[in-house]
Amino acid sequence: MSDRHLHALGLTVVDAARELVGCTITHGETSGVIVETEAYHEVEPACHAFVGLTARTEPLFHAPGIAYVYRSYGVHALLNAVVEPEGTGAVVLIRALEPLTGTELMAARRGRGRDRPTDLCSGPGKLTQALGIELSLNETSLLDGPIRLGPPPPDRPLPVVLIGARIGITRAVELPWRFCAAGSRHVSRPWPPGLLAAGT
DNA sequence: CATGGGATTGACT
DNA sequence: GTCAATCCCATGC
Repeated sequence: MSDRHLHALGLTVVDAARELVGCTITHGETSGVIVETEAYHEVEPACHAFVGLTARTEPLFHAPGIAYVYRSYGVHALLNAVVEPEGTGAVVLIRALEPLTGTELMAARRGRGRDRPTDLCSGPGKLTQALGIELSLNETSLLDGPIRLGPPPPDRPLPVVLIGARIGITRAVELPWRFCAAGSRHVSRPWPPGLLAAGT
């Protein structure tokens, strides 16, 4: 459907993470196609919302459609889309984009030696740097706000989606809640053999 | 109020 | 392969 991104925001978080692969993210002149996501839900300990409602986790419990942006390792800003009804803590982490527009600006923000097309947005910290997304955009709307979640580009086929385990976490590592566009060279890491294709 | 741990990245051995 | 950077905030005293 042409409003795939809106549809996805109304799904449960694991389905939303899968459906958002292929949709677009835009901030200013820069934009890209989402090629990698992960789901996080309050019932499992890898999710920030697992600890309940705190100053940090409050955005996760909002109604769908806002950004949750937080600082990771004291260095990077990580972008999430809040999903599931108000009162439930659940987000989709945007882990990688295929750059679409504004690639020169992305390269300038990333810096020399980090400006290859496959290095611009191939990780959750890289893509926020490339798009200029900072902590001040926490809790802003992804439909009206500075960061826009949009439908897939109409001129290209929707990606086949591969499923795997989430990356970089120490708890609930077994959950297959990572989703990648098959064949994309813009993912944060190549997927291991044995990943499954997602049903649609 | 002090402490410790990250949903990462890039530089270096 | 190893490791430091660096800051927010949850937790515990």
